[in-house]
Amino acid sequence: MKITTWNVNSLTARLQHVLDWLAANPVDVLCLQELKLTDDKFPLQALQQAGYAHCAVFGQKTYNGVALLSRLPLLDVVRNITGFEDEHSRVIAATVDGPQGPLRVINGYFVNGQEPGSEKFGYKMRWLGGLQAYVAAELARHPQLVLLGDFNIAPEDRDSFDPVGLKDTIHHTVEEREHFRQLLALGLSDSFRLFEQPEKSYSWWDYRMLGYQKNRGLRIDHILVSAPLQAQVKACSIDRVPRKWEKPSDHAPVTLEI
DNA sequence: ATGACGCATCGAATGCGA
Repeated sequence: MKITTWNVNSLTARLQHVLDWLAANPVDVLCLQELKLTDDKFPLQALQQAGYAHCAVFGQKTYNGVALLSRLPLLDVVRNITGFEDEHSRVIAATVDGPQGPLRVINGYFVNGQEPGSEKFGYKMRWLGGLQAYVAAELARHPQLVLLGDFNIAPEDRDSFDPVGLKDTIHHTVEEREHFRQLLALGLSDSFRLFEQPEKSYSWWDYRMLGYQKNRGLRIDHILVSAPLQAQVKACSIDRVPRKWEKPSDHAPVTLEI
């Protein structure tokens, strides 16, 4: 079974890329972020025709928005973080029938935070606190759980092209990294690091200044798995291919195989 | 220090991303 996370930076602008990528990579569940569209604009028909009969959407005008596209039924769909008031559409969760029973999938578009010390950074910290409590409660109910999405956190120095120059800037602060560590402390592991990976592996590259061509990137898109799931994980990899296409998303898809 | 690129918004310039 394969589950993928991909921040598409507007599903309207990226629909053909998504369809092309799925045709070449027919994963079981595709978790999207930054749809930048309202639910009524979600291209349900095109995705269903592509084999993704089960879609759950949590859209929003202009910004944010997340969705689950699945070949398997999506059960018990929950939008947003239970217990945390949020005006943004950032989280959608559902249960699928995994290889070894029910598998809870929590797909998140984490707050960017803009700049440490800013109001938006404060929102990021509060949001991460709310998420942590929510995931803890979900783990108690769902032993097999995956938390994935655009975390907007580079967990370690090796997840950044310039950890020295970007020290203490957004995605690199000790506060953000501490939140990431606390998510791991709930009993999750970073599936990408369960395997040998190429050095300088990133999942996002700036559109500007030839960021991709120079591999000036960050690894900020993650797939965390619970302990019962960890034993089943076969692979986790970043697919850089669609980042080379014309008018790409600035993020690459990341795929978990169990 | 600033902007660089891309997307969305109704119609141009701005907010936002990371």
